[in-house]
Amino acid sequence: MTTAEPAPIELPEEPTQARRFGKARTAQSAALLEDYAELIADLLATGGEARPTDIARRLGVSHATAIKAIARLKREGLATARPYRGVFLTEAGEHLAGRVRLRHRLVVDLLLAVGVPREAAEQDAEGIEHHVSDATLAAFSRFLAGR
Amino acid sequence: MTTAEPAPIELPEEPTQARRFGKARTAQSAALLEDYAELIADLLATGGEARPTDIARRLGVSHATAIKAIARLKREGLATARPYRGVFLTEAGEHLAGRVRLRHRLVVDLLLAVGVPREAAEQDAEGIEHHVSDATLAAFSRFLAGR
DNA sequence: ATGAAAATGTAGCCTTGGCTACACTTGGTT
DNA sequence: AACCAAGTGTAGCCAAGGCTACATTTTCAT
Repeated sequence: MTTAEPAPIELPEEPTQARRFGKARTAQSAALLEDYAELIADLLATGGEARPTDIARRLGVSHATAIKAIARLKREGLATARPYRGVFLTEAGEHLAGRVRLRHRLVVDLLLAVGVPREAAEQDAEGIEHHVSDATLAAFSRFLAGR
Repeated sequence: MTTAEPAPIELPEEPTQARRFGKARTAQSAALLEDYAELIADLLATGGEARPTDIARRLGVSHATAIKAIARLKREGLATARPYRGVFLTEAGEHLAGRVRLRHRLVVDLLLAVGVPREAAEQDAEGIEHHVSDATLAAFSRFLAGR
């Protein structure tokens, strides 16, 4: 048994399907941060300030939950906040929010374009957008442009 | 202050946006069960049996995680399983799997139809499908039929 | 200026969905 | 028949994202 090993190496072979599911799971983890970033940007742009309570109300969660999420945003370098002083986005946070907003618009527009009623489009986009890859987004954009 | 109350009742007014986010969050909880049900149906149909290890491998999680999820499926009345004996779907489970499979196909087809490359379509559909409402699904179906 | 209401923050608990480590069946070879 | 590998199951841990309850700080009207 020196050289004649049948080499049962069975290379890693992460099944494609497993990779897909794994990615979908990961995407879901980023989703929350994206929602918060987008909302904060929106509040900052329109109302001038983003307070935990407003964020919580808009998202339909308790203020405690919102504060925890904000802490996570800070940990990830997406936002800054001083006690009792409102939340702000860092450069990175702004960037993220911008991309998210664009993506959201594109998803809604595509849904509308294929005939989804407005209400459903707005509703479903909220969940769908977090799973749309760049390639898909590009395709959406192309489709909307050329018709 | 008997009749002249200015009625500051401020009816619940759950903000639309909050409702949307809430729904997206809830959908996510059902997603896992859907994936498992679909996969189990697939394994049962093709291989003849659905073992926890196979399920785990296909989903890219540890077998322990799969077993926990199977326990949840049982709790929800979607599957049955006796120790060391493989997993089976109940009537309800079959039903769910069927709907999920149909929806999955429809989502992939729509993505392809608007020009998303196959690989991205398969990938993104895995995440998107769980957030597609019936209304949207119907629209997809209509769109695919009439073109 | 002060006192109450609103906003904020903290603590502790729950469930989900992951994981690793360890124990126990099963079943196929030898 | 007995052994061992593969498959199963159990226990215990972790982080995320919810919640409620309680404490603290701001703010704003009087």
